[in-house]
Amino acid sequence: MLQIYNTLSRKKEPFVPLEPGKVKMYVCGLTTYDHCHIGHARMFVAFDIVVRYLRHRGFDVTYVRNITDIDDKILVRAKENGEVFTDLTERFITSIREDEETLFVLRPDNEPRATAHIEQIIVMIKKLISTDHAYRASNGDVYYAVNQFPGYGKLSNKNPEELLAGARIEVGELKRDPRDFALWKAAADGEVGWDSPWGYGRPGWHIECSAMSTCCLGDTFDIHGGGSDLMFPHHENEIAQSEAATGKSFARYWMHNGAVRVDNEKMSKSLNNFFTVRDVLKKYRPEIIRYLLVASQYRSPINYSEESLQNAEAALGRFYTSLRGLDIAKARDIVNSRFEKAFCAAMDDDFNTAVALGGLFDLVREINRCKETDVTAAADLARLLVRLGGVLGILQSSAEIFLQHTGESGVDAAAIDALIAQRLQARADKNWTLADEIRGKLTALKVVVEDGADGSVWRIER
RNA sequence: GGCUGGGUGGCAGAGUGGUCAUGCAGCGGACUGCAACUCCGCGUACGCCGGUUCGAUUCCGACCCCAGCCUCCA
Repeated sequence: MLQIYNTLSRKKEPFVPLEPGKVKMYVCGLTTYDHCHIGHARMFVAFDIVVRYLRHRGFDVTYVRNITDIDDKILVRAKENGEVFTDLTERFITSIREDEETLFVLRPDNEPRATAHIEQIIVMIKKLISTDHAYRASNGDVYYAVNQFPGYGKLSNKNPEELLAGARIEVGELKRDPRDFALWKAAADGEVGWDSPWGYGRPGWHIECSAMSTCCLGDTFDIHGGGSDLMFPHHENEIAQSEAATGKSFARYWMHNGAVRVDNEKMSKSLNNFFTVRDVLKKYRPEIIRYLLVASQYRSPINYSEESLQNAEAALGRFYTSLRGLDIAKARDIVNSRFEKAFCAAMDDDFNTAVALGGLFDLVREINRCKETDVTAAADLARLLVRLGGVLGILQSSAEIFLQHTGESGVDAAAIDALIAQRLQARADKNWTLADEIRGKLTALKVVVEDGADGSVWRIER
């Protein structure tokens, strides 16, 4: 039985989709005005694994993740650059997609853009106004009336009264209630905007997600995900908007991934302590980043550091060392083994990738034991390891490529092979001094030689 | 201040009322010409103080710390 921790109830619940066998899932994507950083990557990877595992379990998943391509930050940045805002967003949408692909993140089935859903946004706002859940202010802004929605605060467990007491007093008289938030922001003539019944303007951020999610998946759908920092106010507001507009319950399971931290602080744009995916990729291979993000349960905060990346590299090295030399293509599929059962049991428990990986290391040990006695059986197990690794989006590379990755060092594989051949001859001659001398040369190149029964193999020192 | 989630061995990171997480590092042994890889074995880890219990890291209570949200943020 698959259990999911539902933020709405603050406990793990058995997962029962609305329609048997089908899962409709919406995740809040990025505002596209910059390259994505490791924190964003965590969200991509966390929900990528949710999708992969649900599919592994046989669910027909429709995965929708939006693109916020209109926003004040976008407009500010475009103005700074002196470019049209759509040029800016197109550039970063491409950049982010490249990064995702690099990190083995599968493309969502649908990536709706806010600017392509202005109509639906307007329809939803109209509906909210007609039922007194929203009102037009004197300047053309439209605000959501929080006091008209009794369930406000149910996701983030906030008391509406306390929110009222703690709310900042807004300058001006536009809002009736300080908790109210903008659905539509009036824009001046020269600015980017769209015509609406309330005048020229732009949609607020929260209404975009309400409109796009219900537009793509229906009024009620199964899973809504996003970073934990979006729980309030963004997701709370989405619930208020959508449920008031449709009269139906909105998302049934709310999932929030934990933050990535740097020196015990959340990695974020505003703190300026972020590492972009492309920067990290200059030093570490994609799978290492992916592994780092998979090694912890998705709700736990993870600490980003050089050390944790090295740890990830070492762990992957253990996997690939085990896979090395085994012919997976010709191996048989092992179905429903104790390893797969353990893997699924871990993943069934709210996608516990950390425990699932622990089980895969048990499988590694079994493969290594098997290698000594029965290579065919070992290859079968290796095939299983690769298949289960695929559910986590890891171990899809060849062992040779992973272990012999020379990176920027400029080490020549042919030169290494030549040295190895020389050393093999020296060993055959029992000239240990020469053999060790050659190994010293290889060590200087950060190459580690491993002597086996039939020849020697090498890998890059980790 | 309110709400949420945490404090686990050298590091990372799961989990549990009483035999194991796991990975890296470390130690001992096997293998090896020596190594590496691998295998076998090892480590008085669970913030502090009480309580419940035959027994608590795990349940309950108090306390101390940390992070996140409450303002844009994945």
